[in-house]
Amino acid sequence: MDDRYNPAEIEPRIQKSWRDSQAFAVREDPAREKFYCLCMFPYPSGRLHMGHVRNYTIGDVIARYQRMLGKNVLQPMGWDAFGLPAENAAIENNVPPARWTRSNIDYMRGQLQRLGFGYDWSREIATCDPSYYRWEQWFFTQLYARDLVYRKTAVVNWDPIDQTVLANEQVIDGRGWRSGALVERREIPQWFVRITAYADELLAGLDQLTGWPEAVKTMQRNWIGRSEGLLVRFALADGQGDLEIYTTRPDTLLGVTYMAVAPEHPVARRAAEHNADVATFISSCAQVATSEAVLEKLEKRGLPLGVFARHPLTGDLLPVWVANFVLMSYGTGAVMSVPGHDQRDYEFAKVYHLPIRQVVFPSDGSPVNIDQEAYTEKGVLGNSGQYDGLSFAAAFDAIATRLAEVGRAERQVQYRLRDWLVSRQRYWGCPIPVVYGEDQQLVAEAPERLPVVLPEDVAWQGVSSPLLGMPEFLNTHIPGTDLPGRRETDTFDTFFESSWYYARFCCPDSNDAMVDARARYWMPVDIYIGGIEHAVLHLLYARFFHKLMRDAGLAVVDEPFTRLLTQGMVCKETYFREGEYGKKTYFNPSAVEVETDEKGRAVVARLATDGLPVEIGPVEKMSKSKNNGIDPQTLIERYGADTVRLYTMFAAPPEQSLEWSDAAVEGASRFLRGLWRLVREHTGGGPIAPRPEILSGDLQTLRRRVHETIVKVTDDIARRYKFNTAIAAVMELVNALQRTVGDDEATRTVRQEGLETCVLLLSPIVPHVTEVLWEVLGHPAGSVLDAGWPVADPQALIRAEIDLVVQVNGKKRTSIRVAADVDAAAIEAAARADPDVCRHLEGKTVRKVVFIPGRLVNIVAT
RNA sequence: GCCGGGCUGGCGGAAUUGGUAGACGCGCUCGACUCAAAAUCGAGUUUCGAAAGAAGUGUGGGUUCGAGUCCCUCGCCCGGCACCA
Repeated sequence: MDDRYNPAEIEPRIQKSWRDSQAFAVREDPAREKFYCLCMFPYPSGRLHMGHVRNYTIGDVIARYQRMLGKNVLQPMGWDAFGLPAENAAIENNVPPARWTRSNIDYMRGQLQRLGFGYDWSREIATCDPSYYRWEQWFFTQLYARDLVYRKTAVVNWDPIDQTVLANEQVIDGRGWRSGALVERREIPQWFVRITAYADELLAGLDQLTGWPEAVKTMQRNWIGRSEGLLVRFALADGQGDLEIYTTRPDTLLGVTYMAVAPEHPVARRAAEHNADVATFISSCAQVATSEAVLEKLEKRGLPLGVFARHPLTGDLLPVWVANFVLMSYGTGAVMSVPGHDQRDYEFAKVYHLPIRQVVFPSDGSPVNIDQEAYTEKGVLGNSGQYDGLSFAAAFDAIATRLAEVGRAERQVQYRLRDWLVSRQRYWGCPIPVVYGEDQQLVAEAPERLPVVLPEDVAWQGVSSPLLGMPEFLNTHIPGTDLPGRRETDTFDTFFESSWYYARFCCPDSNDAMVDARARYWMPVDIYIGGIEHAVLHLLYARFFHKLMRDAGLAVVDEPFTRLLTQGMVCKETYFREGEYGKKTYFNPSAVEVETDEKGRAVVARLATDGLPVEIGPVEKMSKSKNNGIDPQTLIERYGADTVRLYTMFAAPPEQSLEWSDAAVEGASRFLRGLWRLVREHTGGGPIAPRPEILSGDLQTLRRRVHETIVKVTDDIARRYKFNTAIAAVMELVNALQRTVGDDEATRTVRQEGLETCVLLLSPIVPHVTEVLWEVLGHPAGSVLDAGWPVADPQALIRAEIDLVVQVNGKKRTSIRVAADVDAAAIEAAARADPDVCRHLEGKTVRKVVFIPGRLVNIVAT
């Protein structure tokens, strides 16, 4: 054994031994319990970032722990390889997206191996490989046959200069990021998958997901947004049919004072034909990006259309307005406005001096003032004629019944969830397997003609998809005929690939089926680990896709992910200088030196190159724009993978954000060096005898701590997923072992037991150094992986005495040591006899004594 | 704007079921070893106070013998909002 801990020598050697023995390759074995541990696969952006390191370390710790429990553990890795950054690289550096992506994959695979993650690399998947995406093309044709996909127009962000569709992130302050042109909203035909057909099941399924965080389930429930309401038709006074709206508050119907429609609504368009002001207003609304966050923050504006709708109960004429805050993509694209009881309608009515009518009053009769804001609570009706005095539920029923009688409304369950728009006007994605005939007739590809292979050897001209200029791709014939056809050039949303990769990992080499029988053994995923930012979109699409596969006979369980662990972001402080016009230039933390005062407070930060001060900014998520990323590669080279893994797990619990500190990494390294030294000094003393029967009090206490640590760490890893406190507990045990001096047989034997325990408990977290230390402690090389998780000895956990806190009036005054089995009366007597307690009770009368077994005694006195 | 989450020493965090606030680590201060430095080891480190003690978990209030934890109020920060992945 080397005198000094040398990760640069140990880690490559251990990693090679894992590769040579294929230590992490797994096969189905019905005789053994399986465990499928999955981390969200990365987009191959070029290099791993700290978020990846954190995500994959969490997964690896869980996988290795489960393996030590004796389970057959599947932990695969792959690449979410299609996406926008590859196209940007192609445009900027003139390198084909396929080549850029594959070289990134090669580099990042090497980084993952250098971190020692126990993946079954024989199952590696890249979603840009035709052997992968052919199956989602096949599945799409199945969905098409089952009428679960359809084509319909939808609004996109359009860059009028680059003549291309922009992603929301490519729209900055309403302008295209490359061209700087004001973006326009434009409607084009798109492909949709009917996720709304599964809305109820997706909602109900959340109740079964007991292993998911409540926050994620709540977000998905709200996203699906099931509501029960009325679909009401207001007759248009110009005889041009009905204006249809949806409301969940029919009780407020008598408070409607106007109607509002989206700028894209047919009623608004019709009005624009003979009203230039309306036409101008509508086109000004179209010069705004499509994202909901942008639309909702707009100043609320509108214009009367000169059209009137008839109130279905009173017959009153209500003015119809066009308003920029009504979304065409939500509901019917029109709303009934009740300014008395809806805050948005209220604000709009105030601006345009529209009447405000109160028709709901607090049910307890308390007064309410709608001079300042709308009253949005449910209550009892007033100013509503025959409906006065009815509660919300009664009014809902009465009004719904009445409107149904006159043919003006039906009850309807509605969802906020919209169908999934899966087509993208981009090159670097999976081609949608559809052919258009000369008359625009539409035919799905035949299975025997799949995959439709995306040409990879492409040249970029401008910014639009190179497929548009490739006749060899475009020109084909209609499946099963000799008729000429033209291929669809849209590709799938990359969420399409990431919605089923977990199933493909079970059988990545299957040539005959999308998913084969092996998936029955491995699915569902036992724990899925990834960023909280995927709480809704990816995780909802994946649940949906899994149900589609189930209904196609490709899965037997209802939900793909039994447990979900959502990790927080990795953050770092920012440093910048402000230039002219407040423009900030950010400096990487590695280029900045921070001076502190005598208490360690940061006083000033200076740029290393010029020695001049820089501003210290807030702690934010590591990002390119803030230039506050720390490259994991540098740290791995300097400290080794085990130190980086240990620090990452120690700095914060997985679900919280983690603030990166290079100095604290040094501390993690110090701990491993100390452990190494302790084992070396211990094993230098010769062989160990079997455990002696009689131990001194101190050694008994030490041994109890060893076994208490097993209990604590097991609970932290298995139940709580709190690796930081698990590590802290092992650190405390190591400190205790370090303080235990002596070379007698009893001491050495307990210390051996303690060190073996530390090595086993740490081995999922720092697998390289523990493998070496396990061998040094007298075990066969390479055996720590399957050494078995330690089990606490119940005998060793028994305590003869316990410490109790004594409080007077809720404040701690002292603590007393008592026998573990002593009764409450004796404890109270002991507490009241304590001089510190007596002093605080002087001149007071004891009113009550609260006794919490095993914890404390609180004497209440006045 | 809507939905979800967070806020505890100089810093990261701990306190698991309403029961000792600050475990563990970083940083810092002092000391040992050294010609010196690194490494290592020892002591200390929430604030105020000589001490006794008092105050203290973003703000203000409430419930309780007892609140970081439960309830209400306000503030700030972060994630998502359907074409970033």
